[in-house]
Parts: sequence; C-alpha cells; structure tokens
Amino acid sequence: MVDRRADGRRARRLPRGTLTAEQIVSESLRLLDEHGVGGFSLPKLGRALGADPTAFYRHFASKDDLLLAIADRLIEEQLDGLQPSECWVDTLVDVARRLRETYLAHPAAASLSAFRTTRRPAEMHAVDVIIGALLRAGFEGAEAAVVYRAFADFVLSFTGGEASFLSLEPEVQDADRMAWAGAYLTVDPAQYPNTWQIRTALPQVSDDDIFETVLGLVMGGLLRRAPRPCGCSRHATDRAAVDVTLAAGR
Amino acid sequence: MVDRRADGRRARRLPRGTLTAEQIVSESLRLLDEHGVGGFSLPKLGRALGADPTAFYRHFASKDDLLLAIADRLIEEQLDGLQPSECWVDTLVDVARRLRETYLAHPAAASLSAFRTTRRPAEMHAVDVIIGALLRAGFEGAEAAVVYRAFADFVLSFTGGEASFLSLEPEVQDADRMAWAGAYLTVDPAQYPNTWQIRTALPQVSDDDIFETVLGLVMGGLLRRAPRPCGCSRHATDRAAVDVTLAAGR
DNA sequence: ACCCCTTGTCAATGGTCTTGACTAAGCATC
DNA sequence: GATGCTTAGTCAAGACCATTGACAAGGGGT
Repeated sequence: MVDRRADGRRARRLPRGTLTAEQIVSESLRLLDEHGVGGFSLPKLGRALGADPTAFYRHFASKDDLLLAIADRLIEEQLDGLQPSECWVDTLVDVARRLRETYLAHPAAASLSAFRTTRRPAEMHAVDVIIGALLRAGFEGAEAAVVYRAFADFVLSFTGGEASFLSLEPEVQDADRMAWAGAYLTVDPAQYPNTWQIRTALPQVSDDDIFETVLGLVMGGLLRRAPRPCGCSRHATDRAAVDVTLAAGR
Repeated sequence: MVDRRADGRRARRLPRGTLTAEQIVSESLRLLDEHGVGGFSLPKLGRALGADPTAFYRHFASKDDLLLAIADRLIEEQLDGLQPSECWVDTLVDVARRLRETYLAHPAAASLSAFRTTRRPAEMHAVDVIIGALLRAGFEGAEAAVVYRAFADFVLSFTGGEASFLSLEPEVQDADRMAWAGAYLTVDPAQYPNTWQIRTALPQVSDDDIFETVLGLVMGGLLRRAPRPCGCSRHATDRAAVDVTLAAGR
C-alpha cells in the first residue's frame, strides 16, 4: 500500500519517471481483467498506480487514447509467436483461434476495443498474415480484398461479441444463461413449436461449440470458393472434410 | 419549447399520466438516432420529454432496464411483417438482412443492446422462426441447437459490430476509413508484401459487399452441411450457386 | 549555477446515475 | 361531495466520472 494522508491523497510526490506509458497500459489491463469495465476509471487507475488520478494525462491525450494503446497490446499478445503455416486454411483458423483466446482472456478490454482500429504495427502485421493466406488460396484483386474484409470483420465482431457478453455484470450473464435452461425449456409448444422441439438440446450448447461451428461454416464456404485448394494433404483431398478436420484439430 | 424558469427547470408540473413507458422508449430511440450514444443521458432525455430528469424512474427501474425495452423495440421493428418462406435458405437470409437493416437504421441503440437478451415475445418469435428454418433443413436435436446458436450469434455479433462502428464519433469513423484509403495505400512493400499487392482494391470494398460475402460464406456452409436441401428450384439444383443467388437477390 | 522542460500534483468545472423526501393530482370509498 | 390513499412528477443531494489549467518540483543541458 502507498502512504496516504487523511484525505486519501498521496503523502509524498512520486519521483520523476516512475510512470511510463507501458506501465499504465499494463495496470489498466490488470484493472479491466480483475474488476471489469466498471473497475476501470481514472481515479481507480491513479490509486492502483499510487499516483494522482490526473498524472496519466502526461502520457496519453485522453482515456480513448489509452484505450487504443490497450487494443494494440491485445493484438500484440495475440500475435506472439504466430507463424503462417504453408496451409492457408490452418493459418486462418490459427489466427481466428488466437484472437479469440486473447479476447476471452481479457473480455473487458476486448469489449472496449474490438471495434476500433489502431493502425499500429501489430495490427498491420496481422492484416498482412491474413491477406497472405488468402492470396495463397488463389484469391486476387477485388475479390481478395472483399474476402479479406469478410473474414477479418467476421472474426473480430464474433469474438468481440463474445467478449462483450463476458464483460457484462455476472448477474446479467447468469440471467442470460438461465434463459436457455429455464425459459426455453418451458416454452409453450403451441406458440413456439420449433423451439419446443429442440428445447432440451439448447441449454447443452457450449460457447466453444458455437465458435467452432461458425468458423467451420465460414471456412467451408472459403474452401468451396477458393480458386486454389490448399496444398496440404488434409484439406486438398476432400474439401467436405473440413468441418471434421477443424473439430479434430482442437 | 417547454416553459422554463430562470434556473432551467420546468415552470409547471406535468399533468399526471403524461409520460408512458412506450413514449419514453420512443423518445430515447429518437435521441439515440439523432445524437448518438453521447446524446442519450437522463438529463437530456428529461429535457426532450419536457419533464424532470428523474421522472423516468417511475416507469423504469434503471437506465439499463430502459435499454432492454429499447432492445425489444428494435426486435419488434425487425420482425414487422416477417413471413417464413417455404425455402429455409430464403428465410434465414431474410432474417439476417432484416436485422441488419434495423441495426443500421438505429446504430447507437443497436450498439448498446446487440449483445443483450430480452427474453420477451418479439425475441422468442425470431428465435422460433430461425429454428423452424433449420428444422426444415433437416437439422435435428443437438446439431440443430448448435447450428441455431451459430447462425444467430453470427448475425447478431456481425451486425452489432457494424452498428458499434457506426455509432462511434464521426471523426473516429473517418480516421478509420482513411486508414484503408491512406495508410494501407502507401504501405511498405518490403514489410507487408501481401497487403501491398491488393492495396488499391482494399479501399473499394463497401460495407454491403462485406456483409453479403460473409453471409454467403455462412449460408454456403449451411447448404453443404444441411441433411435436406431446400425444395425451391434456385437452391436445390446447384448448391454451389448459392453465392450468385444471394448476390442477385439483393 | 542557471534555466527550462517535463512530470506529478491539486483544485475546480461540468457532466453522469441514482436515492430519498416532498408534493400534488386523480381515484375509490365513505 | 368530502376524505384519504396511491402514485406520478419534482426537487435536492450524494457519489461518482473525465477533463482542464495553474502550480510546483526535479533533472538534464548549457
């Protein structure tokens, strides 16, 4: 704990150079991870750093500016150790799973930054890896561009959506999950016959299943549409086997 | 304009029953549409209604409660006139496009409510329509459940993501769009060779193109995986033609 | 030794949501 | 018709929040 006077302010002035941008980003991320979106305010950040709440303005222009730095940190974390595989299918699946892992590890931070663009090196690198995979798949020019945007926006928004849900208050999340286990289980067969038919199966679905299923659908579509199938043995022989392959690769 | 005293407060007390929940939801939606997320605060809502800012607590438990009511209003608007077609492919595509239209018409409201669940009739109805289409496609039990979640979560998160972006400050949005037209256009060929290769095509991609492409990929995956192809002539004969069909149907 | 620039501090502004007490309007009952 | 109860609208206050401008202290360079 830091020495404080009676009014809660710091007792002694911090030595110069104690605070760095990197450190502020790290502490913000920690606060977001531990206390959620609500635990991330400038007063709280200042207290956690043992500094005055306004000290951070010496390192960032605004809270939004800090947010972009956090976003880039997340992308860096996601990219750490990423190596494009020879097989473009594996590369895309790898990028998608990596981003999801990072976002699920930092849901609050992800929910605030998923729909932003940083244009910093880490992001540019990820973009280039994805486009590289699509070029290897034989997409060219305008089609390559739109397919890139389709894939990237899909992965970002889906995982960002998961993160947004996970960063809601725990009670709200529980109420939501209960909906599937409760409300839908006792649904009126006359009013909602289709829902009633699969009511027992609905609560069983896990988030991982959902993600892998959507990813499988998208990758299946890409495989079918790609001018050039990927060279590796698993995907080249039977395109229809991609769903199974994806499930096995987990 | 409402009569106000010098201090800005209302001059006369509103007659009883002037405010209704429905009316508050409508006015909130109008504020969100016109002034974005930042224009939607309780003081501003009170001013717009010509009432005291705290009057709304007589109709909603909290601002979050009001948000859920707004979410359901959006779903109602989306469902208005929805008729499940015989062809399950058309039904799913229709639902997806309708949700997107509604979200793009109310981006600020959508960005706040896309990842919430209301469990009210409008939502239940939409769920039942989607599940109905998937059952007609031949999916059953656990597979039907996971495919439903995959499709629904995909549409919600993707369109919610678009809405989130559209509800950012205009300057931030512009900076983002400029990235594709500017930063990526002058990217270093040595560092990001793949991006460089399609740099001129990247800024040309429109949001509509992106959405229809992802939707085409997902629907293609579903068509390939569905036990029972849809009966209608367009999709039954040649499954691979789905992308073209989707594009033509716009 | 001097100055300056940077960095941390502080006080103040104007905004947010929410709460509890107050008031008056309409309704049912007598 | 008068009485009292419930309830919708009002008001003041509290506890937060981001941001700004002035102030002070300390280190590096001249």
